[in-house]
Order: sequence, then structure tokens, then C-alpha cells
Amino acid sequence: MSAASTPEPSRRSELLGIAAVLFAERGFKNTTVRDIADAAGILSGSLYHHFDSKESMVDELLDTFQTELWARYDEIEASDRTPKQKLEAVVRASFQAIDEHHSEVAIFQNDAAYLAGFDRFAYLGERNLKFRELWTGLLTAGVASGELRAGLDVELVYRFLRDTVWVAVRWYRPGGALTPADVADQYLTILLEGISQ
Amino acid sequence: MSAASTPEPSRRSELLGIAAVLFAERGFKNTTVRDIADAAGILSGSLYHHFDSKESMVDELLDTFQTELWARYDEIEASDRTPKQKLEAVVRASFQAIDEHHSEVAIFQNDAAYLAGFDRFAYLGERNLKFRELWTGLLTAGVASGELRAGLDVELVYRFLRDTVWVAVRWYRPGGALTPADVADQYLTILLEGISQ
DNA sequence: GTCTATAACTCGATAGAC
DNA sequence: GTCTATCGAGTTATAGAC
Repeated sequence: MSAASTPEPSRRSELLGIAAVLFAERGFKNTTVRDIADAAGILSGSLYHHFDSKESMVDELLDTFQTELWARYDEIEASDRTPKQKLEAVVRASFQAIDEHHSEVAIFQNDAAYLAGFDRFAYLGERNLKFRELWTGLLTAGVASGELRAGLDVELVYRFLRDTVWVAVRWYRPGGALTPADVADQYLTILLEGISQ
Repeated sequence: MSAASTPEPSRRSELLGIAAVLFAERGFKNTTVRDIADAAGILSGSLYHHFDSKESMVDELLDTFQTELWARYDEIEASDRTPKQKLEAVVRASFQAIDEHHSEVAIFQNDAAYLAGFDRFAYLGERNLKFRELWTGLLTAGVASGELRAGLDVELVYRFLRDTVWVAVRWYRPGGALTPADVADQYLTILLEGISQ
């Protein structure tokens, strides 16, 4: 049912998945190539048949994830929705990403600041900037359209939004009682309506 | 004006402060004892005249900070306020802590999960549990008293609250344009009233 | 209180056999 | 595709001189 076309799909991506889980659990720096090899049942030297370096593993993980995520964001931004509806859609897409790419989001959340210091991961900084423009643009448009409260400190709300969405990766567990749609619903209710009676 | 009583107060706490900044900026694992010594203008071996190990440095930083923070929390909890007022006070005290102990909060936010795996840092897990009880207790009481919206998923709101407050350490800069009281005001408005028009 | 010198160890990565 | 064997760099920590 699978394969038949691509040359070496299985083993490589399998190893990458193992590395992703370990990076997410312990952090990039706290995970050794020997840890990864042990978890895969091979020796550390054998990893270098598949990958150039430990850095290139995390690079591939983050780059693939971010490209896919931004395909969704771009689609939402270009869609025929009001600013507030777009905001809701972006929040939902983000929680969906936490569900589908849990390890990658965790790595991004925990290690991106450290990795962004290297030339190789400069794209992380660029994506962050694009992300900021997307959210602040939607918030500003929402205030202008009258959907969101006037006088909002857009910059501050953006930071709360961004952090609250992504930090959920620390407690959310895929396959648990809550679906990403559940979490997004609850979160949007709090954000939009508040918790006061 | 200082000293006169304690035996060796100055140099030791100075070194600890330097270590705190580096741990906060780069992470515990990414900071070497040589980095700390360099920043202090001495050689790495000399650090061991003041501290047993690198671990004992971060231990002292986190323990001192948490003890002080919980003194404030306990005071608020025991005070004569309504649940909602206590919730607001705890949020304000937390942003105050981000302002006054920025490095310690950043270390706690970034490295606590990793450190908690060692016996030595078991108290981190205990504090987390106590923290959860404090917040969920206040939320439950607030719903019961009618100050907070009925039907709140207390467990979920707790997680959002906890994470959103502490993750602010990633962008908040002490001495900047926003005081911790400003941030707390804005945050509580969003949390309690929402951003919808 | 700091420096010199170094032990003991772990890490990422490589070369070549199988 | 994996293993054997190992290099070289970097890490925490120590012992003793100054």
C-alpha cells in the first residue's frame, strides 16, 4: 500500500521520528546521538549513514513542519473571512498542529531560541517575524472592523495569543480525552468572552 | 551600609547573579562553568572555592526564589479577599516576580522540566502540585461564589492561566516601558472580559 | 580568593570492515 | 545498513601552589 516510488522512505523517517520524540522530551542539547541510536536499536556511528549530523536532524524536522504549517496559514489569510473569523481559524490550525506534530512543536517551543543563534537556523527568525505580522495584522483589522474591542494593545495581545497557543504543547497529549478542536473552542471562548460572570 | 554581619556575602552572591543571567539566556545545559567564570573575570577552577558544583548554583537560585514567591502566595491565600480578588492578586504577584526575579523565572520556565528529573530537584515537582491546588482552588471557589462564569473547565483554565502568566518572561524586560502592574492590568482585562467588542 | 595544571569523562563525528 | 574502533574537542571537577 506504501512505498513503490520513493527510494529510501522507511528507515530514514523512522529514525527521524525517534529523534523527534527524544528532542521533544529532553531538549536538543540534552539528547545525545547515542540516545537516539539506542532507542533505534543501532550504534551511534550507524546514524551517520542516514544523516550528516545531529543538527541536520533537527533542521529537517523543524523545516518540514514549518513549511506545512505556513501552507495552512497562507490559505486562511487568503480566504474570504472576516478578521475575527481568520483569527479563530489560525488558532484552530495551531492547535491542530500541536495535535499532529506534537514533537516538532515542542522542539520549536523549547529549543528555537537557542538554535536561532546559528546561521543554519536563521529561517526560524524570519518565520517568527512573518508570524508576528500575521497576528498583529488580524488583530488590527479586527479592531478596525469593530469585531474586537477598541483600544486593545495589539502588540501585547499578540504576545499573549502567540504564547498561550503554543505553550499548550506542554500539557496537551495527542490521543487524550480532549481533541484539538475542544481545546481551541475553550480557548477561544476565554480569549473572546473572558471568564467573568 | 552593608556587610558587617555575614561572613562572605558580596562575592558569592555576585557570582550567583552572573550565573543566573547566563543560565536564563542560554539555558542551564548550554552554559558551561567556564562561561560563568569568564563573565566573572576569573578561571573556572576558582568557582569551586564558592560552590560545590554547577548544579548547586542553579539549586540555590531556584530554591531561594521559590521560597520567597510562596511567602507572597501564602499571604494572599490567607487574606480577607473574595476568590476573584485573590486570583487577581496572585496574577499580580506573579508578574511582579517576573519583574524582580527575571532570571530565576526564566530558568524555572526553561529548565525546570529537565532538572525535576533529578532527585535533588524533587521539590520542583512538589511546588508545581501546590501551585495547581492554589489556582484550581481559587477558580472553583470563584465559580461557586458566582464571580466567575458557571461551567468553566477549571482544569483547562488553570493550565492557560499558569502558562500564560509565566511564559511572559520570554518577552517581558524589566526596566522597559511596561511596568509589571501594566502587564497584569492588561492581562487580567483580557482574561476576565475577553477581547470581543 | 584566585591560578596552574590536569584528571576523568562525555560528546559528536569519522574511517573502514562486514 | 550496521558495527568496530577511535579521534579530538569540550566538559565538570579536583589538588595544590601562590
